[in-house]
Amino acid sequence: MGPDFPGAASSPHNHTMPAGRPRSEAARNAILAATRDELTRNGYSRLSIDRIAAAAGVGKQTVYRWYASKSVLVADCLLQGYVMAPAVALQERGSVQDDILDWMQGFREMTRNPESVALIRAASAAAAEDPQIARGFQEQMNTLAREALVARIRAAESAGEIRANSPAATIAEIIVGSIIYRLFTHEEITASFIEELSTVIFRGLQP
Amino acid sequence: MGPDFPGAASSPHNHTMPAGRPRSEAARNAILAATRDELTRNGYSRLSIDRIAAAAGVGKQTVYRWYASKSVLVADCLLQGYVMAPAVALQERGSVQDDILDWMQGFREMTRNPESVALIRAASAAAAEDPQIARGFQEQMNTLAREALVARIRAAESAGEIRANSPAATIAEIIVGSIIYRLFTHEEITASFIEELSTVIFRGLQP
Amino acid sequence: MGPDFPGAASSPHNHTMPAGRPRSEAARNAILAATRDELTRNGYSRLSIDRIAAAAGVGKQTVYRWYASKSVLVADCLLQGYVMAPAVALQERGSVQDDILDWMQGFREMTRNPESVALIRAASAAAAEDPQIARGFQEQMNTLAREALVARIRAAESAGEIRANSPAATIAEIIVGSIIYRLFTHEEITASFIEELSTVIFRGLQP
Amino acid sequence: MGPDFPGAASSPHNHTMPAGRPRSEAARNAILAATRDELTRNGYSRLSIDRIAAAAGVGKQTVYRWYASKSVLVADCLLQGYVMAPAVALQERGSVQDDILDWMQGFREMTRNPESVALIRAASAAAAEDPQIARGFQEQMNTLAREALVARIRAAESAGEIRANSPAATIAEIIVGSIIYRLFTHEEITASFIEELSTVIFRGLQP
DNA sequence: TGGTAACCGAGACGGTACGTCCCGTCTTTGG
DNA sequence: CCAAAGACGGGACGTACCGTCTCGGTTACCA
Repeated sequence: MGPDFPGAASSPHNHTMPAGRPRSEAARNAILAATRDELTRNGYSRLSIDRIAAAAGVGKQTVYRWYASKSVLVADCLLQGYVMAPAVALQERGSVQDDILDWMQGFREMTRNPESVALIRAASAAAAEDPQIARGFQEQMNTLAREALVARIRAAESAGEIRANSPAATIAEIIVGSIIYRLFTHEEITASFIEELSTVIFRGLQP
Repeated sequence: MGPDFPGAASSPHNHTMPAGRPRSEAARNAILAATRDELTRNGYSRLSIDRIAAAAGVGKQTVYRWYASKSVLVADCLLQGYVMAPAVALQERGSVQDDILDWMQGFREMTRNPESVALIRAASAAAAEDPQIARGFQEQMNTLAREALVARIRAAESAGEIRANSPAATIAEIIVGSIIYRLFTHEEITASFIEELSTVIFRGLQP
Repeated sequence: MGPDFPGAASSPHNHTMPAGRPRSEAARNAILAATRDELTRNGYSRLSIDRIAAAAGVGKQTVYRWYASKSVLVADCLLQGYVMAPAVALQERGSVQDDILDWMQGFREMTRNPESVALIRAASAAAAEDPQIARGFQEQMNTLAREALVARIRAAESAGEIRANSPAATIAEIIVGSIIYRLFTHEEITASFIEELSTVIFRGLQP
Repeated sequence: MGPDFPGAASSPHNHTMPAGRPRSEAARNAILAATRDELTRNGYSRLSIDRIAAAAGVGKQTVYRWYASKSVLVADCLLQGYVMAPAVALQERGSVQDDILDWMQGFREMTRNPESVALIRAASAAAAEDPQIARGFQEQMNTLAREALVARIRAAESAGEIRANSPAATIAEIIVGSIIYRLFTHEEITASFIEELSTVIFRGLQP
């Protein structure tokens, strides 16, 4: 998932540094940033390693040294938070429903920025085409949204706000999935949509 | 969305036929079938017009005569039902919840076939990358699933099975979106997932 | 030695033209001219197909369509006379020795042009490295010089100017070889050198 | 022509040795040997410093410390006798013509070994492409052959065996040049060729 | 019935991008 | 301070496709 040689990055106390010039973390960051820009501009299917390397001011071989393929590059781009990073925080201010509606509205605000939308769509397309990227996508989604949603639902459960034994994880996935589905089908996330989504989830359909 | 010159195809009694040899409908069908096979095998980002033409036994120019770009080719492939065609019918046999759960289980059965899954994932990726394809994807989804789901929900409403003024279209989208999201994140559609999805939608979270 | 598909070029009465767009003879000529220029400027070892294609205003694939490798490209460049073309004619004006000395002096004049020298040196280096190129080099040398030298020697033989049963072919090779050797060892072809060469060949060393 | 810092190599009693670890003469020798092997295997145009360094068990920087460029490396390789070393000695046993014919036959024997031929061809190509290498090539040729040939011719002159005031240097060059030309045009050095060469030089063409 | 017009397959065209190899330089650890 | 190791920015390799074009040949219509 990560780069080919994550040792230097992930092992903070590595005392047996390998011989030779160490990998340039700066180059890697430039690559990731350039990849994000390329994804924003051209989407996953038109991603060009040549352009990424040029934009990053880096030799092509350096890209391939870090990342064996387009997939792991995009996946690491997701994991490092270069994509979908500035997601919305879930605040505890009122009822569960209000808090989650707030969060959705925050997400909706974010989609006013066309670049963010393009980036999420590109990441979605990449995830659909490659399991490795999909894992990175999921991990990022968990970090940014699902964990918070699950925690809030569990808290509401404890507070007796909602039914006990609610399938919190599934509910979080339904919320995230429905919204992402809207994005990648190029439909706007309307205010009424998120209200109805919230209503359905909290009241259900029973009479 | 459709081919560049759909006249011959859609108007069987067109009396103002243009001069010259008419386009070969057989060539078009071969192109669409080859496109489906390519999507299944390689996904959207590795789709090759050269390979499609070769597999269809057709000159490359013939592909471009019908379809100005990869996008409209894939979009027409969706619209003509070459992708996601053998979807499940929604039967009215019991309660709304049972019927919809049945439909979901039917969809789940379909995902046992890896080729179908690959095809839906490729179509998802294509839709995420291109608005035109997204429209074709949506149209196909409406035809195959959402219209039936909406109709069933409305019927249940009339029968008093469920609450009046239910947002049927949004509910249908939540169902379809949640399931497609599972597919393109490369997660299995488990039995428990569809049960919980069904439960949430029909009972909601309220205590 | 020649291009990969010389059929169209060499068969003047070919009535069974292959399907598809015919090869562009103009492209081939542009490639050969660009190759000559590259050889002049950079020599054989720094020959770049990228640069040749760019200079010829041609896609790289077109170069490879005509020529499977650098070797056959350079060999064809030699055979088509793009290299070493404007060599000197051997005139019959006086004695054999005078005529051949005249020819050598003409060759020497040609080597006043640094581009011609660079080109011959590049062709020599290429021939030394590749048997296929060597054959083209030899063929060109035969056409441009050795045949004429051999003919002049044979004529002198008939005229009783020189000894009968002289090894004309070997003598021609000694003349050409000694001069080319001077070129590729980056030594100037001096007037005294060609005079001495001529003297040795015609008078020998015997007292 | 030689290495960048020949002091350590050529001055065994260098009293102003620079500070720090002295350069490894063993490394230099390994580099030269590896260069010879590379030249034999791949020729001049496919010479790779990376491969040379790896084969010599030496860092790339060490190669560049000794040799600023491919040219001076190959030139030093020639000067140190790593290329064309096992050339034939010229023995004084009979007449000049017999001795020189013997020498030629010895050279011809050497060309039965394909590796020797490949090496000479590679050195020729290198010389043709680079004046610095050409100088090394000439120097080596002088050492190995031309000086001996010139000396033998001068001796014959003194002995009245051949005409006085013969251009010994030019004759030596004709002999060496004609033979090397045969090599780099990938033609075999036949017995009849060297006999005819010898005959022409000693008897000339006059009737 | 013989043009004429648009199609057909085939495949070459000028290009862009691929992933690899090598260049000559730089930057580490370690002798 | 040298040596090995090996990453660096850069350039070229030979291949795969792109979308366009140009062939010979086919199949309709319309005059």
